Amino acid sequence: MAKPKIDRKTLLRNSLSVFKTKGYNGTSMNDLAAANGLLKGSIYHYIESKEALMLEVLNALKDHYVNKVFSKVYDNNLSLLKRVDEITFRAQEIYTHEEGGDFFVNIGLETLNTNPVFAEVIKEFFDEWVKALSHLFELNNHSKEEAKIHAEVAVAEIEGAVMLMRLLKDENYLIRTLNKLKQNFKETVNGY
Amino acid sequence: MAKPKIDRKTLLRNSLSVFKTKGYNGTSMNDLAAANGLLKGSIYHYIESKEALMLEVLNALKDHYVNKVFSKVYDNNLSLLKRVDEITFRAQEIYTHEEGGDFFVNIGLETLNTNPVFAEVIKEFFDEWVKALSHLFELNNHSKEEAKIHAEVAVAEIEGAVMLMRLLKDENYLIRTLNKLKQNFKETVNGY
Amino acid sequence: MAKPKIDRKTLLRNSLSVFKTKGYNGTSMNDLAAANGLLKGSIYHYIESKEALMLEVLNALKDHYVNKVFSKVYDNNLSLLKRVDEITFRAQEIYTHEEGGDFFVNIGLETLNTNPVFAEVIKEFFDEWVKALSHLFELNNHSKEEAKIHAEVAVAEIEGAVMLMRLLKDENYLIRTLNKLKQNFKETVNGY
Amino acid sequence: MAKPKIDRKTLLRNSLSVFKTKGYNGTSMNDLAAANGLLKGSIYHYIESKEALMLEVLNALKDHYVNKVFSKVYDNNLSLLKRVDEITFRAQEIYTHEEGGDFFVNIGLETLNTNPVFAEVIKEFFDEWVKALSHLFELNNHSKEEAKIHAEVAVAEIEGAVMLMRLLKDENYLIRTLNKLKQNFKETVNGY
DNA sequence: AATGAATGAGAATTCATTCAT
DNA sequence: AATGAATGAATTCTCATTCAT
Repeated sequence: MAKPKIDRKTLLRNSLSVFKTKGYNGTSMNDLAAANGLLKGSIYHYIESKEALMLEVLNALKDHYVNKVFSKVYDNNLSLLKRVDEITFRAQEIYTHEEGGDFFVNIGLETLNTNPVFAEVIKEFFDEWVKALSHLFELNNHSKEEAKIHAEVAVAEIEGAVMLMRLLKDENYLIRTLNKLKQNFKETVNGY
Repeated sequence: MAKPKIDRKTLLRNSLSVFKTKGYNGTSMNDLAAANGLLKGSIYHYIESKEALMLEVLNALKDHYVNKVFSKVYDNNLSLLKRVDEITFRAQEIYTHEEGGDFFVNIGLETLNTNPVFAEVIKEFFDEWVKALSHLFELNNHSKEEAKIHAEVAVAEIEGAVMLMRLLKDENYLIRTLNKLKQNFKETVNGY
Repeated sequence: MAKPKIDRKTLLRNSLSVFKTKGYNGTSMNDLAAANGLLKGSIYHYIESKEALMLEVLNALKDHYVNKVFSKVYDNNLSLLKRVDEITFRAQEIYTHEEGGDFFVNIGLETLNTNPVFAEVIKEFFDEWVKALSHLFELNNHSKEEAKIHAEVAVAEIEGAVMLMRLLKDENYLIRTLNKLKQNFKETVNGY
Repeated sequence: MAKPKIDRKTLLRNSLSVFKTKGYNGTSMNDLAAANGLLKGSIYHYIESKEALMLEVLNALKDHYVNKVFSKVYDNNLSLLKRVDEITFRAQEIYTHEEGGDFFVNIGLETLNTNPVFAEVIKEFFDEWVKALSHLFELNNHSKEEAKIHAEVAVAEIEGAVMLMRLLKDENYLIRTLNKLKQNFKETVNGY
């Protein structure tokens, strides 16, 4: 039955890695095939088109964040501070260690005008992130409205920091921003 | 002989406009020629290559910001608040009205891994911006070190806001961030 | 082991149907496999190559015409007019109801220069048709030579009519031609 | 100004020649470029796509027939027989000498189901031909209705003959048919 | 300076066929 | 027999750059 050379997960991970480094337009089907140990034509057994692959990569990554990272926020077994730690730790880990910075932002900016197909998933990712942070702020005695604004500001700050970290090759941008976010919560909590 | 169809400034402005909409990889030499009322081959009378053109566009834009926008900060004829207003007003105007969001960020993210040539100018742009904001914070009774950090944070916040504004098509991100920055100064100043 | 999913006859009928609609070059092995409820690789258990399949389809179709249609002409239990009716009725039925017009002509024209392999069967089909009509004309008091010419003319007329019927989407071409052929015989017969 | 390697007319003639031999699907852009002394990419300076090229070839050929061949029929300086001779002579010459038989029919049959774009020009060609022959039959004392039917029949006969001539490699099919057409007119005319 | 044709590498994608399971 | 992944050549088309006019 000719078993596949790679399982879907690996395919998506490898493809993500290439897209991260070269961007959407900068990545060729050859690059993607090679990154998966395949020859040019073979990758079409796994995907329908470059666009479809990117879409699947984005969706898988979004799902990963939603289920593995943002979800921590709703785990009532954890203290508020622990939840904040979790979400900021994961963020820092991901952004610092993986090349490519924030994938959603990079791809979003590159393709917004020319491939609007990707916009929806990207929006969903940010919506989930804002929702998660909102939840934390609500737990921290903010009204729903305040919480949402705080969350949006926090996400913008983190994304801005990630970008400048990449562009200026200075990790302090991100570290500082995440610390500030954590501090935010600590102060209130300790205020009791 | 035969005088040029377009002057350098117009060439750069037109090219910037195309690059903004389509990105670096997404823009073809044909697009650029057409945007300048030229036919394919003719644009090579003005530039050496696509890369050289982008580099010049980036430099010109950086110079524009340095000389026309960031410079306001050092104008001692203006009050501190006026200077803050100037720099935030220009930012808002540029980011909100011109399509393409922040050009330096977009191009930087798209080309960082594949065309490192552009990284330097982009870094210079951000350095100048940070320097300008630093100066404002110093005027506002912050130490040199504190001022620099405040400035870096502010720039990151603005850039993050611009990005999310574009991706999520919600101008509030930027408006809120700029207001916050202005508020920062007003409070201190009025505190006297 | 494992009995075939489809019998040969069905395989050929299904394949004919695809070839009729898409032509030889326009039909992919995938199309053929799918039309037979098989997956890509499986069709090679039945056939050696696309070319071999087409050849078999052509041969089967030719045999069908020879044995089921043209053969009526030699059936002495039928009156001359009945035989004419049979052969023209079958022609009209086939050409009018099945999409794709005349398969032998279509494939012949498409592949004559690039795949001369098919030319022989196609020629055999037309020879048999001409032979059948010749026989009818001989029965109708024509010399062998005259009969052959009449038959060739009739076949050319029918084929021309079928083609124009398809290209111009006007069934009258064929109806008219077949009526004329029938009339030919009726007049002579009634002339007695 | 870099003058073109080939003028439009030559381009179309060369391309027609390739399309005639290999059909539409069987002809590659490489074939077309090579036939015009160009390299792969260069042919796109002349045409937009393979489809557009075929369309232009068909239109040019149709115009040629309309203006140079069918038009003889309306030339009142010529006798009726002369006009018949002209139109049959041209037909025979074209069909016999140029490989590929009747281009409109071949391309029409090959692409009818998959590229309906070509159907319109092909229909126009046949309409013009029928119109021309109709005119001759009208001059030969047939009513408008009769003339049209005679013309349609004649075109079908000629096309059928051309096809069988090609498929069976026997020029007699066409010669016979054209002679019959001419005879048609001679008899009536001499009948006076 | 302007043109626009030529170039040739490279893009995404399709396809007939092979082969391990 | 059936599968369906792998292959690699071929297909249409794009593109940055060069160059003769």
